[in-house]
Amino acid sequence: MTKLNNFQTHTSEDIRLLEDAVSEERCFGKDEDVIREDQTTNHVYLVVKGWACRYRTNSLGKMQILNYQIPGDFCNLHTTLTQKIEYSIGTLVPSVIAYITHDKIDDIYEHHSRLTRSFNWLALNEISILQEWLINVGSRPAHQRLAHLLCELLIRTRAAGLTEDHRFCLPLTQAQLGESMGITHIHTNRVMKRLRAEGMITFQDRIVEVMDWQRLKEYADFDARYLHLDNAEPSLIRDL
Amino acid sequence: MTKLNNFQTHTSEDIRLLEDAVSEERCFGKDEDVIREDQTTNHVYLVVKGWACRYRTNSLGKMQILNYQIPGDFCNLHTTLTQKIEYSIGTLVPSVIAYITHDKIDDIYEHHSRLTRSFNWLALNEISILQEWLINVGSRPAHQRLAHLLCELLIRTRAAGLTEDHRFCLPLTQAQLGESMGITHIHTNRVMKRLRAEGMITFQDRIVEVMDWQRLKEYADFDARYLHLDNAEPSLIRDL
DNA sequence: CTACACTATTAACTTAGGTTATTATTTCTC
DNA sequence: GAGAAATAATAACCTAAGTTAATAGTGTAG
Repeated sequence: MTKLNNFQTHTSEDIRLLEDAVSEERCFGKDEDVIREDQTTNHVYLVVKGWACRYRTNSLGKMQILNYQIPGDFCNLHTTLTQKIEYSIGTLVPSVIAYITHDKIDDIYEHHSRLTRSFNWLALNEISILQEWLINVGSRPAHQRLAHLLCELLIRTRAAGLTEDHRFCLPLTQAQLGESMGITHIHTNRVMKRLRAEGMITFQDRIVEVMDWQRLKEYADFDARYLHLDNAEPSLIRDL
Repeated sequence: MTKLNNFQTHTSEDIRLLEDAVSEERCFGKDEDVIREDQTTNHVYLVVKGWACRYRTNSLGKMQILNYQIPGDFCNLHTTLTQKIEYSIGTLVPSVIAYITHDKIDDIYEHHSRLTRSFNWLALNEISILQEWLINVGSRPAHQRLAHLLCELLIRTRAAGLTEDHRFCLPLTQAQLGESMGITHIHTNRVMKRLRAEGMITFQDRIVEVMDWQRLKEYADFDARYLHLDNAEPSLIRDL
């Protein structure tokens, strides 16, 4: 709900409605799949705690990560109309996932226009982030891609209330970072070294600290508007 | 409407509703912008005739195409919640674009559940295609990217009723093809040559002919499910 | 506390794809 | 329909990023 409040304020009824829609909460360990590509489901998954990602593996085992989900993010809100799922959803750290059945979501779309608007906002964000990732992978050199990804994740973790300053926990291996940017883990390492050498970030024990936000932002050609946080608490995203 | 019927059948009321929602139809020449990034609008654009694309240009002038729109495709259905638009929409050939105001779309979301479902299906497709493009650019070598893109466009043009066999009109320059795959036009040319040399396609006078669909499909690692045509007229997509 | 398995780091070498440049072709424009 | 401007097609050369391999550090199951 923290997240949805970045779009519009919700009544206690909205909140209860969403909470009641959750049929179950399940705990997962690190690196477990919530669902595998080509399985069927009539649930939508919401990350309550932890980190998850949507990804696909091709016939040769090469993996492409499609988005990350942090607390408050739906993993597959857009799949309500189809049972078949075209990609896998996996956890990156031990996580708690809420299950919501398609009926409940349909019911909200049918009868609750305020929450419907919020869901549409989430769909808009999903598309915007995908577009930005496509731009990242399709048109930026590797060092900019990493810088851009780090900018996004800093803002998203802040907007989710996971951090308040310029450090955040990034529980990803360099291989996984590479799989979201279309580069190998070797090259991710090279590029990470470069960002560190330039004094823009540090990254130790899963903690990223952005030392020079302004410079990182420019370096990455980062423009936060695609995250649509115009209505968020200004304090959450101050200095950004 | 041809397109929406690939998802579910619509009543004459649905059809009238959509037609009435169109406030205006405008004609554009080749390579004209319908709207530029960072402009504001309260319209959603629907391609009636022609080809359009959504794209973004970075500060150095490098362009990334985010999707193509053929007749029946909305260019920006997901932007109903925001006036600011984060990318440009341009035509590739002389085109007719229908304008629908945000209110009309909101009204449909609020009162017409059948059309709302269809819009949600369009949003699902938008996300699926973006994901597939991200996978394309992020994890496939250039020759596979082109083959994959051609597979997608053949099926989409067929589903839109623009062609019935294995040829279709592709009104794109090699530069534009490259801009959708994250490669240069020089390399697009190299890779196109290779597909031709292998006897999979021909491409002359803007007409692509797929000579060996099975082989192209395998070569591209193409799986049409992401286009969600399960409910389409079987004849439209036979042999695919 | 040890052993095994990830993960990070770096080096050496290779290659897909980028850059620049040149010459046909088309395609617009006046 | 001549001239100008895109577009396509190739070649030669270069570089960002991939590949393979080796080492060191970290985490963790027993």
